[in-house]
Amino acid sequence: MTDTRWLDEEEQRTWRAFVAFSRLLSEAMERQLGRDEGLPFSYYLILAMLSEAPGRSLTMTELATVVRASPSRLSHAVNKLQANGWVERSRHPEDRRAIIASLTDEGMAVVEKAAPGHVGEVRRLVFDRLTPEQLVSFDDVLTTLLTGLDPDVPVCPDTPVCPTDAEPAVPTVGLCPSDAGLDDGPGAPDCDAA
Amino acid sequence: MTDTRWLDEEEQRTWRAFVAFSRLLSEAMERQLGRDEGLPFSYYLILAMLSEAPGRSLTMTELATVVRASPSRLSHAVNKLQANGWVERSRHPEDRRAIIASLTDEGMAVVEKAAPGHVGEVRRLVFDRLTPEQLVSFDDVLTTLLTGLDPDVPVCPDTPVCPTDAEPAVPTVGLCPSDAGLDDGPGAPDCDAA
DNA sequence: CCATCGTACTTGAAGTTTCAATGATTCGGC
DNA sequence: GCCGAATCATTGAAACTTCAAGTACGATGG
Repeated sequence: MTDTRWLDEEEQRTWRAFVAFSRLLSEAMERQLGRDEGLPFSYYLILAMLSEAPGRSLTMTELATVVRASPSRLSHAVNKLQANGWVERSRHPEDRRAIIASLTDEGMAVVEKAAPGHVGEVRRLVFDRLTPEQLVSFDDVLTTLLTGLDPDVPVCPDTPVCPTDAEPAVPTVGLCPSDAGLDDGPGAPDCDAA
Repeated sequence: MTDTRWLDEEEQRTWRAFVAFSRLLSEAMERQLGRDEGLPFSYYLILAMLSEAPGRSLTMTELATVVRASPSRLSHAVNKLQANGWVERSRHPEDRRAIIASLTDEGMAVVEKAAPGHVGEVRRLVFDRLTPEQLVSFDDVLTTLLTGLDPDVPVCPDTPVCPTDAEPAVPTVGLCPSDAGLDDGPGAPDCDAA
């Protein structure tokens, strides 16, 4: 146990850069959503994932999987979202253990309002700063590391971004502010308003 | 505001891969430290940064900066670490507003015991999986993105890893299990033991 | 000198996440 | 049909973080 292979200088620099970047970026996303929409990122993620699901609905277990939350954490979070009128619960018709969480129209309006600012921040802090070559390298490295970490992840099932309107080629999604008959919501972005 | 530039397919895939990887990795680090040492990562980081500081001591403000914690968060955390006997507080001789946090011998022993496993996990999950070319690309991308996010960060002041014994070329550090007269500590890895 | 402002740090309350325990339902085998 | 095991979900308490004051000290300017 005493033969630890410590990190060399470059590895250490890279590692510290990753930790710093990862942290600063997630804080930046949190700040942006908090400031502009009064939403924590984890709540936005839940709403966004529901908005992309068929029928805007998923079982609690499915939802927990896509947002990578523990069942307990999801349950607590959905309690709050439900209290805000953004999510509803209903029984699963075939498996009465399961509960289906569905995005309400109000919840959909919240996502649609929040998405552009969120995407803008991602673009500003990440993609606008990378050359096409860097983007390719970055994707390559992430794919390598991700498959090592969790072979179940098909390099896709995760975050809250929105595809182009002109690209129906993308499989999962149904989020974009284009494909929903939104009648300007009640505009209550405060997450804790009872 | 309706002219949002959504992410294209590749950008979206890369972004979701990053979010997934970042999350899975930090959870993996948290699990490893929790399982093997009974320490949350944020506490380990505090101890590790103190262990690298001159005199194993920093003011609370300095410490908060290097671990990127709010003053409040740090104060609460140091309360716990102090209760465990791993950190001590003392007054700053020249500025009596300031408080100096110092790593005790017991705290040093905890870091020295935890470091190898932590480094091993970093190596196993990250560096052992990248080719030298990928490592260079990764470092390049991270440096680019990091300077964009926070120009104050000199690509270094962050995480808890340890340099090689054979490399006194590294500036900051003083952590490695080699350079401290460790007389096997009381071996109490449980973080909440009073 | 002393009033004022800014810095260093702490505290208690509120919010979020984790942990362990529990209820309800389905599935597999006998 | 029924029992045990596994799955789906919730709950309350504990742990951690954040937020809003609040205390103490140092620095600035009249």
